[in-house]
Amino acid sequence: MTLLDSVVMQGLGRHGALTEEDKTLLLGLELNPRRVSAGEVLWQESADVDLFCVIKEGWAYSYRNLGNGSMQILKVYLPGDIIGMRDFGFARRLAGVAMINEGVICPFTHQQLFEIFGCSPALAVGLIAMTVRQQAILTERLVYLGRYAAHERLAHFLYELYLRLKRIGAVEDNGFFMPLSQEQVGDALGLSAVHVSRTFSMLRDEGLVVRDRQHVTLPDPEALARLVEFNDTYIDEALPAVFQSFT
Amino acid sequence: MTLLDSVVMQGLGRHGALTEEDKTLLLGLELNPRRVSAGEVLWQESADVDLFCVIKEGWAYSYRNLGNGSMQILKVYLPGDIIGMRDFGFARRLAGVAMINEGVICPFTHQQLFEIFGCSPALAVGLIAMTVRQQAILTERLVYLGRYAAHERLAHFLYELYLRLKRIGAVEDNGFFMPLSQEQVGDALGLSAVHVSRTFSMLRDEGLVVRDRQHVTLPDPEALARLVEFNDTYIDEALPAVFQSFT
DNA sequence: GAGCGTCGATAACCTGCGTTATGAATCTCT
DNA sequence: AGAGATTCATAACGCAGGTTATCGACGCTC
Repeated sequence: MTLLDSVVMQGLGRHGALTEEDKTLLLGLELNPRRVSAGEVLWQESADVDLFCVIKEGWAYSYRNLGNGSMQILKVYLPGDIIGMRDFGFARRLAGVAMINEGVICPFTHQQLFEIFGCSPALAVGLIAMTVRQQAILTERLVYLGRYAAHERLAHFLYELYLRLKRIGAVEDNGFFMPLSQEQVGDALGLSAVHVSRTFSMLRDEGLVVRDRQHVTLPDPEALARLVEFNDTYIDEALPAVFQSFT
Repeated sequence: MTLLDSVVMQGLGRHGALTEEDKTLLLGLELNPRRVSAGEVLWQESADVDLFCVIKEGWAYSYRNLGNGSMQILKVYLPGDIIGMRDFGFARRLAGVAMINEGVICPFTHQQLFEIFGCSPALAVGLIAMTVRQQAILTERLVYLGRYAAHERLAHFLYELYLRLKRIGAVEDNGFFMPLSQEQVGDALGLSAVHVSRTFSMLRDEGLVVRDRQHVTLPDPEALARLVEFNDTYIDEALPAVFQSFT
């Protein structure tokens, strides 16, 4: 899973917007792969912002540790995602990032990012669009935290993962690998681990979600989508036409 | 309140990063002021993304109307803020925007934005930083929705407004004008209007917040900040050093 | 394969917040 | 200035979800 395979860049590629030079620049972000272990912290909250990363393998999450002892997971990152763009424009990290399972990441610097911005308007637009898209996912989570009940939050969370994993070819027979513990799911959804367990049981009893250890299957994804009224424009939609004249 | 007075741009100006041409470009975003009335919807969810806006006067909010009949307010915009950047990179609006009270807005187009990106790296960085900053505010709200109780959410919300208003000179004697109804505050914080009322009473009884109709006073802002462990780096922090060599 | 730590299921209990309702105060329109 | 519409405060009641606790099932390591 390289950045070139990622969704936004594929979109740009389809429109013929990417030159060979663009592709070279993009691959330049992935020259320094590093193997990381499960649970490894890539950076802490408030650390200096020096690097960004492409995830090649494994899952990660960004998080905030709170004064009251709890943790809020902000976002789960999958292979092909860029980590750290949230902090672009800040001197210090607004959130920590840790690996969920083991994987491979490719760090790159501010300088590389600036170089891309300077050399390739098409890539600049692509990177910005990618960042905005990640924010859209965050916004969707905010809506769910604010206004939906536990079973809707969990259903939405699983369905979102399902869609994102499907795009990168990580779904088989409506099932996928899901390395998060229920405690971590709770930290992402603003629920206690106990209630996540209860809610999983509920969804199982309704035939919407089957879970076996770290493997989740959605027997009827469409039924789940209906339950959460999933709005998938923010995940799948192409760049608007106006960008094509620009790039 | 013009964009030039806004915080990020002031930051850039202080570093001497803005040329006269930059300033002209920036003022070009504010050539078409339009008076808007209280409650006026600037655009609906799913509408085509054609315009962005600078708010010159008045408050606005972005929101999502949900299937279950409730509404989630995503963000409150104050004078000097840019509205709509959230949708940059999408063909359709991810959220509606409406005015809270009457005011003046200055719409501008994609084309103007592209022109700025093309002509002035300094402004491009400033705009991106501004967008990222708005997203940081959203993230902070997400954390509070997920992991804090009603009184903490409200205290945080008020203190954030206090800081943002102070920066634009709209705070006097620790008090400020706050045109949101309790129902709207509830929609922002994921609470019912009734509970917002209860919580206001609670904060009043503790001497932390005085409210008289649309006027809010924080007798002891520092005490409030301590209550919410307010992390203000995301509001006030300057651009990191690496940007200064770039711009 | 014994021992230990993590993870998840389920139960019992409690509370913060939603819901509904009522009345008072304030705003708006004519 | 009167009528209707908003907005807000407060109370009564119920429930979703937090908390604590217990137990079984899997993973580790030696």
